Amino acid sequence: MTRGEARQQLLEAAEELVLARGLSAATVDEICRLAGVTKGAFYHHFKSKDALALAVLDHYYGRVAAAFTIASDLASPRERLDAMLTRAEEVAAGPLLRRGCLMAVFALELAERPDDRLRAAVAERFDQLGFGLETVLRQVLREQGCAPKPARAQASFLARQFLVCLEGGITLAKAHKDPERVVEAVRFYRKSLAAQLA
Amino acid sequence: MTRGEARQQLLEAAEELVLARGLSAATVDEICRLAGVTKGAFYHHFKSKDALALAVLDHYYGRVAAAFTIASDLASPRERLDAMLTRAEEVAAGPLLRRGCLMAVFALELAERPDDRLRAAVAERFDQLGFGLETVLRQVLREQGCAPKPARAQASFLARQFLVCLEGGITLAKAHKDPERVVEAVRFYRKSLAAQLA
DNA sequence: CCCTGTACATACCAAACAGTCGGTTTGCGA
DNA sequence: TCGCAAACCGACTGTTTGGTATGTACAGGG
Repeated sequence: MTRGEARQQLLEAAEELVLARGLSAATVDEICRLAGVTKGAFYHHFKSKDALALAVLDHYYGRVAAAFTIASDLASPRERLDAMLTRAEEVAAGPLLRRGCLMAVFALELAERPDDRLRAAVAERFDQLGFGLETVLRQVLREQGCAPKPARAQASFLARQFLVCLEGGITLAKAHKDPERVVEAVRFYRKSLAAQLA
Repeated sequence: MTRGEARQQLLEAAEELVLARGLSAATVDEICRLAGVTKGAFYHHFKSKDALALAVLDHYYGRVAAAFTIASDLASPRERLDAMLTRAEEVAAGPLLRRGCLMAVFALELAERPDDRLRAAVAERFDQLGFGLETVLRQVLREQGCAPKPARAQASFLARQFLVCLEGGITLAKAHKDPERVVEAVRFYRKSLAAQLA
């Protein structure tokens, strides 16, 4: 443990423990122990446990958003959509989501706090996560014209349902200790999308 | 507060607090306070906080399962399937799921406990909840024959995806404080099912 | 009317909790 | 080489935690 990396260690330890037990069950002492750092270091870098939680949310979201991002140099919207869904399946099968989704944990645990800044931050991240897909979906829907609904609303709706399937899959994967459920859920979304776009 | 109803009061208080803050943040003292009862009553009826959690799970699941159940005297499998999905939309819009899903809270919070009896109980309830739908789906798939996959596996897959959409919808509803997301998710599932059955 | 078990209440405990504070180490510019 | 701020340490505090020990009110059978 060299000087200067305590903050990073704390973020990683906190992420792991929050995913394993939830936010309120992940104690400051335990986070410090896992990070190999003392309480002094903790409260030097974060003014409270809530501040740490917000930082962990950023840290986690950054990696998830990066994992879902694809190179944007593909010609047609349909190709981009296809690439995004393929990537999504890979992410679902990969190690990043195997322990669950930190945003989901926060969402369920912080739903009715008096101060809901953390909850609002989570909601914002969810929106951001769906925005890339929504954009591509809008282009695809516009391209094929003949929309029963306006493309804008329909794209927004379908993008939200991707997050629904992803988070639902993660929840059931955790309940059953079966990470394959996430992949299954993403594949279901892909099929549904194909059917509803055709 | 008359004698004999402390247990029921404790179950209801615990359900409310767990849905609001999660299991570990819902303290025994607070549960007792909300139930209008003392610690003595708590530990008279439940030998530990975990025992209460299991009882709350039963209490909650019973009501959810009842809400999703339909009269089974409808003639054709397709009619039954349709009735189930209509009912599902009603439940999604109703008060029962407005505060979230207790099973999802448990699943995320108890995922990596050394003793995973509670987690296993949650997984079992999820399976039970999907079983009714799975049965009807199998009949519908058999009826229309010409399956690309065996009807058994396909019905099981599609029934799981209902729970995926339901729980995913609930998670995002909590994150955004927008109960309508649950209804949206169930409607998405219904459309997807219609597309993939046709 | 008394006796007994169930249904609670009250006071308490050790451990764990988030957060604090005075002190020590260390990198680094002057 | 010195000075100083940032990084980090670890003992401490007041409160809260799940759980217990002991007592009491009361319904119902004899």
